Amino acid sequence: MARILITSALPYINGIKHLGNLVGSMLPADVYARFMRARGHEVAFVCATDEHGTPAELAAAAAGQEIAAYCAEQHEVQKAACEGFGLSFDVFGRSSSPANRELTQHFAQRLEENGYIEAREESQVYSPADGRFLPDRYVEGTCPNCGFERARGDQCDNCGKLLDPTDLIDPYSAISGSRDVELRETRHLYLLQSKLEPEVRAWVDAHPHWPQLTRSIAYKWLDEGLRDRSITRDLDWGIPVPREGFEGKVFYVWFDAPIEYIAATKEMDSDGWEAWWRTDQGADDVSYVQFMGKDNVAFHTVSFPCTLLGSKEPWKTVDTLKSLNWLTWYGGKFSTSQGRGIFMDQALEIMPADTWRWYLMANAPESDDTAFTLEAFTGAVNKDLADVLGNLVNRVTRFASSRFDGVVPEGGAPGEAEEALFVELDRRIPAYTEQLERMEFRKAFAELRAIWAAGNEYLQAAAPWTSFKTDKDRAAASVRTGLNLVRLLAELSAPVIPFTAHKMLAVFGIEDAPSWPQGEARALLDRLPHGAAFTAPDVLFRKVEDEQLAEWAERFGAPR
RNA sequence: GGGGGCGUAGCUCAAUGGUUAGAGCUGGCGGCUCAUAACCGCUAGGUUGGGGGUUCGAGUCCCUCCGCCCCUACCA
Repeated sequence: MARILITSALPYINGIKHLGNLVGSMLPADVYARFMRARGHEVAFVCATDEHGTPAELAAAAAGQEIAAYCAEQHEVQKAACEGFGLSFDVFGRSSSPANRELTQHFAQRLEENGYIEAREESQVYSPADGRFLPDRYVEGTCPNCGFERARGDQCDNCGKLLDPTDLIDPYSAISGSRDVELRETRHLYLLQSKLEPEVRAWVDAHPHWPQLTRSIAYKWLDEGLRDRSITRDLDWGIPVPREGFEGKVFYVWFDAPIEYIAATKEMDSDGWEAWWRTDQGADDVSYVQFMGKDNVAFHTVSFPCTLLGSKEPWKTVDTLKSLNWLTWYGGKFSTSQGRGIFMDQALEIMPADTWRWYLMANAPESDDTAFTLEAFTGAVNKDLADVLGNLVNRVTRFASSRFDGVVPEGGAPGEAEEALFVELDRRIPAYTEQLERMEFRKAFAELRAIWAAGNEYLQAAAPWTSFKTDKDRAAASVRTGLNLVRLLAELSAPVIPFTAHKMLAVFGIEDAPSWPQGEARALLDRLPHGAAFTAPDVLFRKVEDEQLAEWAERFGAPR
């Protein structure tokens, strides 16, 4: 048994997440966590809401709420949506927690003691009308390069030129529109990443098995030379900087957010958390896997490691990164701010969690951005889930109920059709297992689908409805194999469709969390006690009708 | 501007430089009748974004052009 630490990128607090966010980190992490638990490993699956930063303050203001109350409420909203999707976090914490405050301040102190922190004076754009300093992107104005009038302070959206807020002509606040903006002096703490470059490079060098994309991003930052990075902000909401002269300032959200991975573990287990995170406290044998979107890779391969390595304390660092591309809404962007696409709460209103889980994971954006369309979703639900899997379970259990009195029949022995099934499963199950281990989700679930289809092929070949008329033992052996197959498929499918797997196991009164099938198909397909009663389940997946699809397309504004 | 990635069948995706570029869905044909008009089998479908090059051999390597995505350190 191994110990597996799994973190999902933290969903930001400013509103419920859409399907793209879900499949970008939380869902694949959940599938992996469930798979690893089923294999008998000890898993800590950690997630949390990321609650600090300017966008959170603005979202709270827009909602007319105090920031703390807003975050508390949105945390519960996101937590409920995650539960609805069956995301099996061992903890879903908050980056605003006392644990994170304590740890973030601890890291800052250690970094300072080690000479990696320096206070620097600088001037930033301040808006009296808003009563706040403005991050670069919240300053807008006319682009000096192309004349575009709504260029942002970090980059012009029209010509793409990278800008500094002071470059803008006629700058104004993007928040209030006020043109009364000025430069003010302020002091901030800088993390001297430049001094940590050798350590970080050596650490990256020590991980040659990271994906090509991950490594190239890390080396790009290293090769350009790590720049010192401001880790504090002039905001009210955040983790206070415990230093004289920094009253009213907080740590930068990107400094404290990854530390929440650790703090959330402490929220989960205030006594045992160090065994996951401190290599001197037992974490040296932990395997740590991070899931994130492609935009997040640099922060996980360079920035956060700077914090950990610079502390000179024995913190656990990531072993394996899984980064995903974007899910797109019909080829365009899902957008939280513009409400474009489908959001987690809406998704659960219209279809069960497992249908989304299956579609999203079987089509996960692993090698490139992938288009989500309602038509493809509907097709996957109807074909893969309703026809291939759901109908298989239905036809087996219904036939067994009507012909064999609702018990697992006795008699007969495996014949030609069964032997062929054994051979196929003994090839496919190890292949599927290996793809899951490698986190090659699309390939894994193509294999799982093929395993479902193998069940239908088997039934077609065995044709117990025919043999029942002439050779009841033959039919009994086939039906018994079919029923065992339902159980086996439940176990194999549980990481991706846990709710359905539970229903399939309940057919045989099995309530325990499924464990991963070990051994040969011949034995796996004869585990149910002969003569044991079972209960045929209701239809597992209802099909989506054309009218329903049209209604959804209308509701969500699907491009046509 | 710089760096990285991607572009393959109508759609979503595979393919250590090596036979005739493969799956699933969709379409067409046939079979079965246990089952949610489901299932099983067969089949159709390609100038691998354009052009050039290296090689005995290129979807794969090189150059170039086109298009899309990510990063570029104060959005997170």
